[in-house]
Amino acid sequence: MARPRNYDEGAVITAAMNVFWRKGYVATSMSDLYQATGLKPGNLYVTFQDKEHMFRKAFEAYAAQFRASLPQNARGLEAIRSWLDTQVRLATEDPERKGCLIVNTVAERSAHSAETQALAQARLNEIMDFFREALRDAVKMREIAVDTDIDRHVAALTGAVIAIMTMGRGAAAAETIQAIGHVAFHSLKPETKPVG
Amino acid sequence: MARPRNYDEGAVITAAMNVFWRKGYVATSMSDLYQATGLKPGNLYVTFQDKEHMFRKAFEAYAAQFRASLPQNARGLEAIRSWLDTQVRLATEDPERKGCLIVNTVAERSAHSAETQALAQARLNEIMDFFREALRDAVKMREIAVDTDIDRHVAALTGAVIAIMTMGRGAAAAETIQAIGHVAFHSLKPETKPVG
DNA sequence: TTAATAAATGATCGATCGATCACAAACAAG
DNA sequence: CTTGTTTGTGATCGATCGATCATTTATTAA
Repeated sequence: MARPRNYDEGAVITAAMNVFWRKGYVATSMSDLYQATGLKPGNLYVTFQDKEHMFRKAFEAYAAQFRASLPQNARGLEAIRSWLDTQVRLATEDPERKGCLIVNTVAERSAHSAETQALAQARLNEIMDFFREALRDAVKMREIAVDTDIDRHVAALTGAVIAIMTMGRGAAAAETIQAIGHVAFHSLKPETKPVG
Repeated sequence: MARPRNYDEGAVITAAMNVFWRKGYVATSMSDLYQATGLKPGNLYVTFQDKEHMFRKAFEAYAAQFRASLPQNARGLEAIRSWLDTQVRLATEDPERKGCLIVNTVAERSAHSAETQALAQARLNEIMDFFREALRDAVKMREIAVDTDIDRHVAALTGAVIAIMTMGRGAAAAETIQAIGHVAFHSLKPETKPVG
């Protein structure tokens, strides 16, 4: 019983996400968001409250698409290799060099907002969960040694993704970024003494 | 033949450096810099031109102290292990969790200033040079295999430092950060077939 | 048609941004 | 001392920041 909305909220959030992704939180002005979303001040504020809430919506949307990039069908080492490869390609093939919104947010916002820091860390923990599960599968599948220190390699693989994305935002050579993915994967030693 | 300066330029730059390091470039206001340096607007501008130039001075100062943290007496693997350890301690023991100004700058400023991006990349290249030289020494000293892909490991080690510093800025557990350093170092395989 | 309700618009708010400038203060040279 | 030159100070600049609000427009229910 009122005037219906004339815009798609998902599209608005995606547009905002891309701006925050490229420019960062502080450097993104409300004017940038008006232009990117097509919404006017009053309209945007009544829907999303303020800049901070707008960012969180955008961040959640990014996290969702990031989560969706995790391999669905692969298990063990193949899942790890596949996803690392995806991240390397994202980092090296984006002409805008936006990097990763999660990593960018850790770098930019941790010192300013404990809540945003926690939000970003939660997403990093999801990445670590993915690697942990894949490594456990890899042990079960006898792809890697049973005495592999899983926690350590979870940290190392997550670190590799962070580095890949940070370098993808900077001016690093594609070969350098690819090398990080390559070494990270091959730091997982294959099982050498098959049991049974 | 004029009034002498009443402040130490080095101290002013160090003060500015710490603010930029903690808050980032955009989130640091000139007011922050007035308070941190003790200088007043006119005085600061006549000495450092503007915010951008002030940042570059601060960045150079950081790069200098960063360069000084490179091990002087160690060679080969020991130099690598020693410096990785230094970086891990810096990242885990700083209560302000400032991370690394170079890495922070890559993440924040790359998309906004090609010049600053180049400035930061130049510093990353110095890190890579350090690792490259250390790895070459390690080969000469028969610490690692002669067929070690040096470029790849240079990238991986530099990536580890980036990840260590990014996680040091975020909310990561100390053990996670330490693990990255540990795995990065042990991805260097010792020479197994001594020649001669 | 009319009344009620919510969305869309753009002018406008106070605060703060980076930056400038006129002026007072402190030294060296004469 | 006086003069010349640079430093130090704080008021102030226009621009832009994030945010608000009165008004107009579009729709449904009665």
